[in-house]
Amino acid sequence: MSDLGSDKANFRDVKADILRRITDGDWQPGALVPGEVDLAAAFGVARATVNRAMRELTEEGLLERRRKAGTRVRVSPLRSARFEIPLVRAEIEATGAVYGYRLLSRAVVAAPDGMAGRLALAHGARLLHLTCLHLADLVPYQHEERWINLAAQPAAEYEDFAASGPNEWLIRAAPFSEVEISFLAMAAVGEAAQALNLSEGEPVFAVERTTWWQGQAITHVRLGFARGHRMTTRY
Amino acid sequence: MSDLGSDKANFRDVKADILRRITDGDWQPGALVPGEVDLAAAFGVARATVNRAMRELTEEGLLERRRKAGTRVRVSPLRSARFEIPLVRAEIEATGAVYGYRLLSRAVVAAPDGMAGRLALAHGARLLHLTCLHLADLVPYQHEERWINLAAQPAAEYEDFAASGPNEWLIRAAPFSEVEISFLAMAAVGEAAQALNLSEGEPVFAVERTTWWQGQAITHVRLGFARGHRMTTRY
DNA sequence: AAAAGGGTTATGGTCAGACAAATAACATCT
DNA sequence: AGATGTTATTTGTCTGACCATAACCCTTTT
Repeated sequence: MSDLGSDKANFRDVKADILRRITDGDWQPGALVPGEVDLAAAFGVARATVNRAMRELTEEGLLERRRKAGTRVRVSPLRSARFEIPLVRAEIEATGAVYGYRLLSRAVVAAPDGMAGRLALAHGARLLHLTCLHLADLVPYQHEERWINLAAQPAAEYEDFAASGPNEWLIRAAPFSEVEISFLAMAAVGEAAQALNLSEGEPVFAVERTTWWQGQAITHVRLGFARGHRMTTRY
Repeated sequence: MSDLGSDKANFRDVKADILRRITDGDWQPGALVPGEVDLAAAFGVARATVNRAMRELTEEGLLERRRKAGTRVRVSPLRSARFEIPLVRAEIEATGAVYGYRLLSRAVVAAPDGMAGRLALAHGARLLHLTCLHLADLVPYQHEERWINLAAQPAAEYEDFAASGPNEWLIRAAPFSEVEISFLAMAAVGEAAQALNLSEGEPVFAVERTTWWQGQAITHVRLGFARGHRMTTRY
């Protein structure tokens, strides 16, 4: 109905056309859009094709669908942002810089209260505590403070992590089934501030990540970035 | 081959089973996984079903697929985190708190240099500059500093934004085709610091969002959150 | 008037078959 | 050896038919 000029519409064409009608305002927010069968007929494609187009648009937050009730344009397009979280090494090398790594500290400790709670561990469980620094062309890029649950990853105790970071080791050694990621702002303090050449109290953009495997906490990490770092996505 | 006990495998079962084999280490990172036809036969489903399962796992960053080369487990599982970015009002009301809104300032200004560059506007273009505050149960929750391109949204000049925020107005008035979202940490300064009850220089977690419609910048906003705010996702 | 029940209908999902597109692997030619 | 062409294999996508499931809505019952 809209692009008869071309050969044959595929699900991408259908998707683009529906999207256009929404952004153009043909289909107002909250409005009911035609059913799959009607659209399939209009575009000259199978219903499954329209279904895929609409399903993806729903995942992207533009449509709302309910059986029998039909499909409507979301009143306030649910904006969801997707951020890729690469390995630091890959992130740095992607910019053309040379990746550098330094281990700052390494110790086996009893879980401090806060950490025991966060990881749902018994009070005083043994953790491997590491801090290290990732550099881009010799400039500090990211400070990493990591806690590894030795009950879950006993082999970590015999790794020295002198040459490469615990993240790279864990990726090979530890599968995980559940992840929690947080973005936050914090004040630079102590070793982390010093490592990143920041003054005490200066704002730091940080990412925290905790991973579990089948209910058991594996590791918790806090990554503090250098001054001015942003996490950006565009679509 | 794995769950003959149940009735019939659907794409969710297939997906879960493949995921299990990856997290269990049956299929190591980098390993080639069986082709769609084999898996379809093994699970007793159609190839389209296996295809959907594997396609979704690929989107989620766990698999890598190439025609003729086959499907393999990603070497470093590309971790992508998805964050929902709701309307402040919805976010606050979802917690059971009462939403409050206060307009702090409103002025039509010539675009300052930084903003003109960021929005790709002519030097000195007219912008509507607003600052406002969103409260949860009368407690400051989020400070908003917004710039609206009056060339793109002339009607904004005649809105007073005294009773409700510009975000809610823009959602109704302005469609957009492109968005850029950044997360960052910044130091609290001036009005924003005061509004959020923060001392000067204290770290603030902030989100910046710029939206365009067909290449023309519509609006840019910086949202600064109250102390300790985190953006969290889990999966 | 409220509650219970059933028909209708839109989306959710599966299936088998078909063809298209990409490309790794092999064969051939210079 | 190196460039070029061919083939086979794997994923990508579409089709049309079918059943499943949720839920709106109207009818019947209490």
